[in-house]
Amino acid sequence: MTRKPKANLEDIARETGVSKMTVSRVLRGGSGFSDDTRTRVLQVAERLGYIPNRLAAAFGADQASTLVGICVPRLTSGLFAHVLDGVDRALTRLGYQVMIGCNNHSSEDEEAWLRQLISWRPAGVILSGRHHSPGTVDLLRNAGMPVVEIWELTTTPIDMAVGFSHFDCGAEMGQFLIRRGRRRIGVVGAMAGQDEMGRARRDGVERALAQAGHPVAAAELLLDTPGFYAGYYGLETLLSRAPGLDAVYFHNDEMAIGGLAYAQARGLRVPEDLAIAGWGGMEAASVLPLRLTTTVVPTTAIGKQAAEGLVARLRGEPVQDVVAVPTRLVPGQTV
Amino acid sequence: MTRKPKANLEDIARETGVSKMTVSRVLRGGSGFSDDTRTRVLQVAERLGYIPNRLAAAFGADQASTLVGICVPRLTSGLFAHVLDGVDRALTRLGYQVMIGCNNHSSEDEEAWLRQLISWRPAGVILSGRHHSPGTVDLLRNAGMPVVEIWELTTTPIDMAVGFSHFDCGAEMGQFLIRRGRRRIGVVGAMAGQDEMGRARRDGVERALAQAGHPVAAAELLLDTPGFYAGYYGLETLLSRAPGLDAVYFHNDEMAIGGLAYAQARGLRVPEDLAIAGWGGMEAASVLPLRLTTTVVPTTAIGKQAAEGLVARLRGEPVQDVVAVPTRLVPGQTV
DNA sequence: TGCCGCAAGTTTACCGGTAACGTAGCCAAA
DNA sequence: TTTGGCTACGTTACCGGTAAACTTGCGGCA
Repeated sequence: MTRKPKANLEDIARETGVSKMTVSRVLRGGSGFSDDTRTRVLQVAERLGYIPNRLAAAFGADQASTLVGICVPRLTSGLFAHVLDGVDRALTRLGYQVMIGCNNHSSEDEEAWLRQLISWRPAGVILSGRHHSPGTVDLLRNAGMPVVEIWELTTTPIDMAVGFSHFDCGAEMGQFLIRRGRRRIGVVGAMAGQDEMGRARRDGVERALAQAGHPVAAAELLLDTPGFYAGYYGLETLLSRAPGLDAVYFHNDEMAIGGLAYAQARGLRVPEDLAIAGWGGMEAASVLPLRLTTTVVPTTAIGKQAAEGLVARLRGEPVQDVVAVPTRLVPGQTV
Repeated sequence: MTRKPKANLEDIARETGVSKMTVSRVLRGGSGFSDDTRTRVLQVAERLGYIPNRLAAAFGADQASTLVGICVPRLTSGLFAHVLDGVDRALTRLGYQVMIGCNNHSSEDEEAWLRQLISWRPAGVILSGRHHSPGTVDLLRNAGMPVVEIWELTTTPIDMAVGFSHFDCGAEMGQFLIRRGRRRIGVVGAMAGQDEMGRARRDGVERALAQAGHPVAAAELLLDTPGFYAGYYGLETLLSRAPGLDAVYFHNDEMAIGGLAYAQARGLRVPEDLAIAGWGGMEAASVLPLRLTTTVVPTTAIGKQAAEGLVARLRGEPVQDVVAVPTRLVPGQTV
């Protein structure tokens, strides 16, 4: 194993007969050299198979990093995968590299990851959610780099924020269920006590229903990660405890689809006997035999805007601190 | 914006009254210092909020990088999300950081990403697939770092490989369909000409069917990314061209579920009129009203093993070059 | 008493790139 | 002829950590 790539600036300089600095300027596309020099340097670089050393660049000139970190609650969620994709595409296009992290809905994990990230002296960081440990906030304030908080909106961002209100998503769906004549409405949640944003949606639906005079009839709060199984068994448990519900609001679409599967397995007619509402807008939701009633979230756009905002700030361009992206309640066939 | 974290080794050294080098040894947990010195150094480091500079460490001692790159074909695929999760968990636990990339099923994109990655002088890299551009192979050979090729198995890895045979997946499902009495079998593919591994599965099923004397009756090869919609419309197109099929093998589970939705929308009985087979083993497949017949792939395990193999090699431990992970054909209710 | 060996440090020399600054050569305007 | 400005470079210092070599103090032992 021959560590260390063969060529560095000095090798090119020696071979070309100019100084290191001239080579550096040519390769970074600056100015202060003749066309002839440029051509010769590029030829030699090509011939020696030169690969720049960003480690040295970022280290020496301590503002030149092109590294951006992004931390999401779970990597296996389809929604966050799209956020990640939006971030990655935008940053790649702009010449940045992406370091990922997963906080498992835990502030401590987030802080631990952030500490590792900062040890690489990145150009900026994208976090999910608006609740962070005091240590995290401290680290970020001292690091003095752009920070974008995504997913859940906050009006007082550490630096910038791109997202929407989970509470409003829940409230809107609650009002919708009421308008459609539902009165005995249940809720199936997941990751009890861990997912702040899922809780915000439940709070939203609770508030809306209470205000309409038909408070939540029953709630089943699972500890599991929100998946199809959890939705299936969550609804089973909920209905066994509270038969006669006429609607259920699920933590997300995956669980709602699982719930739908259970309802059908039990011979319940959807939406006549039971209405089912999800959240998130996963693609599967719209090709089911029954199109799911859900709230569509612009995942990729959030990632893209977070990345672009971060880079704009790095470049000193004017940036909007808080960007609210619109979510859309899509009435399907399950309510 | 106050770039640059406050404290470095020298600050701690000055404050503690020892040399930089002693501080370095204490913080990295070496030896050659008294307990008293250790305690004082740690206290001062804590007080000054010291955060190590991995940039400097990796730069100065060019084997100290804890950066690992992983490149997958698509970030939005549920399967790769699980691979990524497996990689991330394992590497985080082992003290490494993860840089991601997405090659969009294109060798050029992969090479471009790899070039960026190498400019960070990473400790190792994980790539998907076994087909790479000559430039990629060159870069990897010169970089002299561990390389793991995942997902599609190869017997001649650049360095290491963890995966399975896509061809065999297809062949196994082909034989299964034949055993279940299917004779007019169609195929719906996606990402025509781009996804080598999807093609390998199609090749596998074709071979199996041909050997059984009932070659593929019709194939619809879409250009789209493999999702629910593509499955829905892919089956529609296929059946309009080749009515009377009694089974269809889909590119993956998402498409199979889309196809299932179409079949039900058309009033086709599954599996009586039409059998549907998927590939991948997404969770949704097993809670549908009809459990999907599919091949389950150990995604997370692949990521985990790739990461652990890479680190083992970095540590100079003995490693198995080629690890074949088992896939499992799960007979559901759709065949 | 003198020597040895070890623990506990210190000193020095880098790593590869970039910023800041220096300078030689040339041309044009004064 | 001098001066000033510009182009096209060269030189130096430095970033923060680490490896390796070197030093110092001290206890043990012949």
